[in-house]
Amino acid sequence: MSEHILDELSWRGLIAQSTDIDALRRDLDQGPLTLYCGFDPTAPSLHAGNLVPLLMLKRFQRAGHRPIVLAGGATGMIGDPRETGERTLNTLDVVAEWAGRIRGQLERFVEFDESPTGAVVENNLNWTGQQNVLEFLRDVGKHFSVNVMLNRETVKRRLESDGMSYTEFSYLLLQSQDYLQLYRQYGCTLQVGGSDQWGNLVGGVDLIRRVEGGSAHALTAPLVTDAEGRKFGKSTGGGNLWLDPEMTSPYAWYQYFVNVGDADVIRYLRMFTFLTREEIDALAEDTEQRPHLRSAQKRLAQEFTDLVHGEDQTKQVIAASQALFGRGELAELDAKTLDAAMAEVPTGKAPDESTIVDLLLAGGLVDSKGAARRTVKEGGAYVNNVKIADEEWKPAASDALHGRWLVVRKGKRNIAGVSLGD
RNA sequence: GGCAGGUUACCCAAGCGGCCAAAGGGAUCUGACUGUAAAUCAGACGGCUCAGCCUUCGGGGGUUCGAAUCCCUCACCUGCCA
Repeated sequence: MSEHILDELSWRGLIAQSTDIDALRRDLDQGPLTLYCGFDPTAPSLHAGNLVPLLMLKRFQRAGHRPIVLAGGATGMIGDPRETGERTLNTLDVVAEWAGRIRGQLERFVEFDESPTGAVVENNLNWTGQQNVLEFLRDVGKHFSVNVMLNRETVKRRLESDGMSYTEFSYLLLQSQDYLQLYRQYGCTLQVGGSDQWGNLVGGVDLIRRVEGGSAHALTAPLVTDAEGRKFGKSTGGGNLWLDPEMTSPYAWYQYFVNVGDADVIRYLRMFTFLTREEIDALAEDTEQRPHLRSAQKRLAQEFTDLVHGEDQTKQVIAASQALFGRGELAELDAKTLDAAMAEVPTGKAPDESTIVDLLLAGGLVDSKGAARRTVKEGGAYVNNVKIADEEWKPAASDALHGRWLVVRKGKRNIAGVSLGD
């Protein structure tokens, strides 16, 4: 007999807040329950942080419940208030395009079939797009107390700093209405989300009670941060780790997770993989006894890349990583392995007669020649694993591995392939 | 509509006529130590044909030998008042 879904979520560290956990447990035990989570199109792709609630839906589905993934085509046009700063509104076209892309990504994480637990995909624009204002204000707005809304943490903070538009202030009503709509249409009685969504989730729970006299649940996952307290999924460059392989390559994705700190890796394994308790405990043990092997990091990166980019991609990315970070000589790699590795890392072309400075720039490892010179000066520039200390250094034709590639590296782990000739 | 305050590099934030490519912090990058980890220490951090030069301090226009700093104007933001 498998573990109760709530107990599993709990040991994985995925439960932050819930309305009434005992009532929820009872309802879950009654049979398939329908739950949902919404994702706003604030960018052309989901990012790593979105995976927490998304995987939560998947876990519930595996436990015999029906997930609804909701693309926020309507809410994305309004913007959930952030801690600081009003959002810039995107055009309708842009939001629609992003919503479409995100919907496509969401679909990959849940199973669709005709069974009672088959997933549903929705877009809140379907019921909000044609709604008229008076109807909205009377049917939805009337149930919200401004007094209560003003007491929300985010709103208070914004009022103390740079203020907030009516547009963002009303976001809560839209999301609450979504929950009500899904409650009516699908009998959805659980909404999940990140802990920053708590207020929005509870708004919906209240609305359902007031309008329908129904009882619905809210459950949030903690905001995932690393040991430093930084938000999860920010890549080392400061930007987001995107699910879209065009925006964050599978190689970069894999590398990010291989580099996760010891202090975080076990927690991440619990949160982001489907590995069992035993498997994770074994990896924790390994990390403690033999940290230099980084087996937990490697497993995390593998599972994570698998989940997002599929097995084939993962194999290629691992092979490339081994080739580039392995102990062996780059020059000894056969042409096929090298080509495969180069297919995973950023690449560029540089004219013949290029100096090391040009190569760093061509490989996209630096933003300017000045930065490239600095790198050389600081002793962080390598070609084919050989440190280059002279800014004027130029590669010889024989340096091109298999007549083609220069493996240019900045620092320990930023690698690019550069080919010569125009 | 009126009055007051604000808009500085990736972010926060000093500067208030020359010594300003612009303090400080954060983020980031590199080096040392390591384990493609963390912590720590050191350095870097607008661009370039780099001991010099060029372009920046919301936009435009002025004053001045000289402006991020003064004046005018436009835009946007915040607050108070109507």
